[in-house]
Amino acid sequence: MPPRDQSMETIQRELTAFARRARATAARMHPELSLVSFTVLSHVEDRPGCRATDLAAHYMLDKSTVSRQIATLERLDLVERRVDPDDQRVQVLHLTEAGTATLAQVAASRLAAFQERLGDWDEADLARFAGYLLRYNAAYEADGRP
Amino acid sequence: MPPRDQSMETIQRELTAFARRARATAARMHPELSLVSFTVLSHVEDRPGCRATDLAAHYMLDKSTVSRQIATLERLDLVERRVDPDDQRVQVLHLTEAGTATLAQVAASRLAAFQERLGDWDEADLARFAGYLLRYNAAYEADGRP
DNA sequence: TTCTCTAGGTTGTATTCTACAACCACATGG
DNA sequence: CCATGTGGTTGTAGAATACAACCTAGAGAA
Repeated sequence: MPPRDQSMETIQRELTAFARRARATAARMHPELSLVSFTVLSHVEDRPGCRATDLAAHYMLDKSTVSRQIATLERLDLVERRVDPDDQRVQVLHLTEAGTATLAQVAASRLAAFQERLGDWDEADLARFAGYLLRYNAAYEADGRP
Repeated sequence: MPPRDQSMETIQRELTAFARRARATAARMHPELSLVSFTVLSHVEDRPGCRATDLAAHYMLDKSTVSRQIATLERLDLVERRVDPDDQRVQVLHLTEAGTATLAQVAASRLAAFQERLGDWDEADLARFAGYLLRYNAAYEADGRP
């Protein structure tokens, strides 16, 4: 097998290994905030006033899934839905104080976990790894999302 | 934020993005073989004669989960369970012909998908990316699996 | 040998995430 | 003013998973 294929197979295998573990690990670390909830919360923090449809498109989730996720987060008082005055169909999303706090806390603990795993990497490697992941995910998004 | 932290945050974010998509993508690409089934099948191919408990330990899954997964794969005639003659409690796992064939086909199509996304990477980058993922996952395994 | 404890697996039950389909409310362009 | 489209919710169903209770078989102790 040519080295290209070898590398690709490794990438495939290792990314898959990561994906397999991610959900369970996230759940174990933060029983209060699933991986998806965390992602949604982060997204809302980044783009206050975004809509459920944006989230669905961005994460390739069904709108019903997003709707329920948001409903849960609202029940937990982590996000707020406000009707958009410009379009009564739309509900714009904002973090509550509790949402901001919870997100900060979980983000910190996630970062700490990553830091433990990546602590002994030198800076150049970290930067390159980050770059590769960005590039990979960008290619993924560009795809017809297969 | 120091560049180290910046890189770590990117790595965290992008790995998470990948993980979020992986299951759905796998399901869309191969309705006949979920991500977990694929993983189990690969494992059995790599280590013919392994036991359900091995799988559970390796993938941090409950033994009941593995039991049902294997039951499903057996129903689909992709794996075989044989009682270990040395220990009647144990069932050793082997791929069937159909299992081998299906796995090969799905693996090829997965590889093709990766190749499409990684096709324009140069060989050195691929090798480095693969190396980083291996290193990251190794650190993960070494962890107390937090 | 027999009894107890442990390990491998299965089954019952409940939860969570997810998709698909049907639906409602509002908006927008003829 | 109506037809069509968009944002969102609800009903329903399926998959993956965990936990707990259980069964069977091996292993070691009394």
